[in-house]
Amino acid sequence: MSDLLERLRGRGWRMTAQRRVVAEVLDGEHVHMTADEVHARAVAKLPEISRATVYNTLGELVTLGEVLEVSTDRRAKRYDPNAHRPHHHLVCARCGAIRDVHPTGNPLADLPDTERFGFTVSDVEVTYRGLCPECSGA
Amino acid sequence: MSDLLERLRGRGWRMTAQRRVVAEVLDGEHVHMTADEVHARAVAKLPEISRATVYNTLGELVTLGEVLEVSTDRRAKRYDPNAHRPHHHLVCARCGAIRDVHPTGNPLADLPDTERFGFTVSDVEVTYRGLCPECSGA
DNA sequence: ATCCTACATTGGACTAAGTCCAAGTCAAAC
DNA sequence: GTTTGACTTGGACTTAGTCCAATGTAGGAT
Repeated sequence: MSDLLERLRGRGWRMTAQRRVVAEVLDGEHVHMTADEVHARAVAKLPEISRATVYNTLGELVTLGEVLEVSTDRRAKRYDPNAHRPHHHLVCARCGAIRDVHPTGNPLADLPDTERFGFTVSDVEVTYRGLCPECSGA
Repeated sequence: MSDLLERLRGRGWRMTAQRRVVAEVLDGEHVHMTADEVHARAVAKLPEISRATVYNTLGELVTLGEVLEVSTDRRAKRYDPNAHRPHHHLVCARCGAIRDVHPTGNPLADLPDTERFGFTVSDVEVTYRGLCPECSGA
């Protein structure tokens, strides 16, 4: 979405070819890519883009709240462009595939004060785990 | 708990000094240690124990279901010896500290079939994020 | 249109956390 | 006490990511 590019420009981003390409890649089919997958797709559009820039740009998008970082395990982090619609994740324990899901209920409300230990709780993240159709079929 | 040692023996574990030490370390004050912290404490009791063995043993304990692996981010995994009492986690976004928490409600029931995409869902993991008293105070 | 400069990009070296493996050791079944 | 297959070891290797000094450039000022 060029909305994204607009928003970024509005926030004072200097608009470089590299940043545009990374934003376009994330905007494509909405999947949960690793930084390396983003880099691979970016290279296809702009061969000289470096890994460091992809990491930088993804990091900036995350701090701006435009993209969500999902680290479900010790494998590579994945990036979720669907940051403006609240949701949770369903991940395949075997192959690492991720889907966005929308459970009912409000887990934040389910944590009583007595269970907060003085923390300032700002966010919940619910991760469902299981096997995707492909992996459970085999 | 020497219950742990009992259970492991019962499951056909060959009981070596190294494994005993790792089990003892986990059994100590119940905190969420990284593999390196476990190794450090283990070395104090058995100086010649190697990192590889600590990793192996932790991995085995996890597959046996005696210990829970918690990977909240791309930092080191943490190991939670409280595997037999179901619970979730509250983690400090700044320093990485973890506490066990017991929210009310049942998130597994909150994921409708239409949101399962053919996955065989076996587990939910709820992670509350925020700042611990120390980190929010400073 | 051109200049200027602060912000961006680059690639290569570096790091943290973990995995792998061939050789050596040892718990426990006999 | 032997035997033997499971366990341990340390060092090399991998993966995912961070850091940095040198270089390039977007976009405001002129």
